Parts: sequence; C-alpha cells; structure tokens
Amino acid sequence: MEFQEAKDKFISTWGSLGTLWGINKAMAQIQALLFISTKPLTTEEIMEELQISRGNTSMNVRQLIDWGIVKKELKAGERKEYFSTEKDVQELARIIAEERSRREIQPVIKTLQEISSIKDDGTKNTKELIKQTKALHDLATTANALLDKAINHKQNWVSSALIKIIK
Amino acid sequence: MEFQEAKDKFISTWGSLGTLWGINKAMAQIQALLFISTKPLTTEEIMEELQISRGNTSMNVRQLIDWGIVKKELKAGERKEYFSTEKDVQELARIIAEERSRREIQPVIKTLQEISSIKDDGTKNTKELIKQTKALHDLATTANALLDKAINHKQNWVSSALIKIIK
DNA sequence: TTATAGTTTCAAAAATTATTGAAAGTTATA
DNA sequence: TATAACTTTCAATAATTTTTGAAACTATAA
Repeated sequence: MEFQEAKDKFISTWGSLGTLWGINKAMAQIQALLFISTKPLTTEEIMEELQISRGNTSMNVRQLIDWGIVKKELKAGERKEYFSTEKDVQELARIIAEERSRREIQPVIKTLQEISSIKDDGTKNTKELIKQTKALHDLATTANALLDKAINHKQNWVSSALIKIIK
Repeated sequence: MEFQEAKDKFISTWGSLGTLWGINKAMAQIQALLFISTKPLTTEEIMEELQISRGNTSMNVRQLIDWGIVKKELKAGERKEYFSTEKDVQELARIIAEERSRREIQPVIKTLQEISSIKDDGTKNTKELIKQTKALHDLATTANALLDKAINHKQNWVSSALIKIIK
C-alpha cells in the first residue's frame, strides 16, 4: 500500500465511522485530513483534497470548531484562515467523549428521569413503565458518571482505567 | 404526565437515540415498546401501536433478533409469532456493547493496523500518517479491551467498574 | 390437495439528510 | 471609501435511507 492509497483509506474509514457517531461524512473526513496533515490547511486545500464544495467545507469546519476539535490559525500578513486539529489522541478522545455526553447522554438521562417519575396509578402497565425506565435511568447515570470520571483524568485515562479493571 | 404520554415519550426518546447509534428509528421503537410491555407482542400489535407497516415491522424485528435483543416466542396452538425483548438492562447493555464492538470497533482497528503498517518511505507525510494512525490504533485497541473486559463481567459491571475508578 | 393464517421480500415512493454554488456578507488594505 | 480577498448563508438539488404495500412464499389443518 502506497502513501496516497493509505491516506485515502484513512480518510474514508474515518468518514464512515463518523456517520455511525452522528457526525456527518464531510465533517469526519475534514478532521481526518487535518489529523494526518503535517501543516494547517486552508479552505481551498481542504476543498481540493476532499473534492467538496466551498459551502460544505465552511459549514463543517465551523462545526468542528464548535466541537472544540479544530482550531483556526492566522498567519501574519495573510488573509486566509488556516485550520488544524487536535493532534493528541487522548485529548481528542476526551473532547469527543465530553461532547457526546453533553449532547446525547445527559438529555436522555433527564427525559428518563421525568418519565420514571410519573404518578403510579397502580396498573400493571404503569408499574412496568416506571420500573424499566428507572432501571435505564440508573444504568445511564452510572455509565455517564464513569465516562465523566474517565475523561477528567486527562492523561492516559484509558490505560489506567484498564489496569484497574483487569487486575 | 399520564401513562400514555409517558409511554409515547419513552418510545420516541429511545427511537431518536437509536438513530444516533446507527440503529434505525423503527428498530429502536420496536425494542422500546417491547421493553415496557408486560407481555410478548405479535406483529399486528406492534404495527398497531407504532403505526408502521407490516414490512417495516417484519424487517426490523428480524434485525433485533439478529442482534440477539429480541426473542421469538411461540404459544401452544397458535400460528402467530410473539416477540419479547431482553428485560434486564445490564444484559441489554452487554449485548449492545458487544455487538457494537464486533460490528464497528473491531473492523476499524483492523483497518488502522493495515494503514499504520505501510512502508515508511522516509517522507514527512508518510511518517505523520504512520504516527497518527498508530496512535489511533493503540487508543482504539485499549478502549475496546476495556469495553470487552467490562461486558464480560456480567453482573453489575458498570457499578463495580465505577467504584474501582472513583475511589 | 386446497384453503387459510401467517411471514418475508423487494421495487417503488416518501422522508430525511447532505451538498452545491452563487449571492450576500465581512474585513483588511490601498 | 472602494476594491479585493476571503467567508458565510441558504434555497435548490442530489444522495441516501427508510418505509410502504402488495405479491410471493411457507406452514398448518381440514
């Protein structure tokens, strides 16, 4: 496998993974491109490399900035904006986990909480609904706390968590 | 909030969560419906409750069975098939985590492994590609091992893992 | 067998989501 | 303040994904 092939494969693998995570293809591909780039890139360069339109590039770069994964860099004496991504995988994982918790897990926990607090009218169906949503609420809360704890141990959390559990 | 409203809210919350996980809406809603049902349901009942077509119901129930989340039940003297889902949240989480690992994480690990093993031709770009894909490969491998360890501690893994890490 | 009660399949339609591209907007500098 | 260089917006279009529904299929019982 040559460099170009490997690079394309990396970008497309990351791109399709993104879809699975609720991140769109272009957004994931831009991040992938920046992740293996040796220097910050301009909108033009991203468009050229990924063969996507200016509008698409602009919108998705903004979203990556929103997520806190991509940073804008300005070069002295140049009008163009240069973009670069977080290069440290641990930090990248931390940011993604945190955003996902905030955007997805926490709202669900809140809803489960609301549902599980409905008035128990004594019927079998209501009892089952309360019981099962409570169980999910507890699971989600615990899993989220675990994730939260993990992502706040900035350095090497995965390895240290692993060691603790495995042994 | 009354029972019916709570029930609808639960089904739609679970449905939209599913989308985020690469599971389609109907599939997630069927699972949600079964999860709070006090008895196994037939195709007819599912169609009726969720207002979806017969074909849609059939295909998505099959997928849930494939995932190992839903089981078919036959009643003596009846031709109809009844469906029920795993009711224990811990076990449900275990199955979902395991399936996601198998379907998504493991193939990506394999691809990252392939990409990071390309021949180093000494150029800066190749070196960066190798370095970054290796780093991702290591992270994914470790995270996956952690998940694997966790899901194989059938009982109460989340809580016990949490206790170990928090203290 | 044949009728009946059920399930599955799949091409077409509908719904959703992503992408384009050109116009509008912004900002730096001459 | 005018122009050039660049970015953003957004309605229209394209691509993708989901859903439908009717025909094909399967199994049981009379």
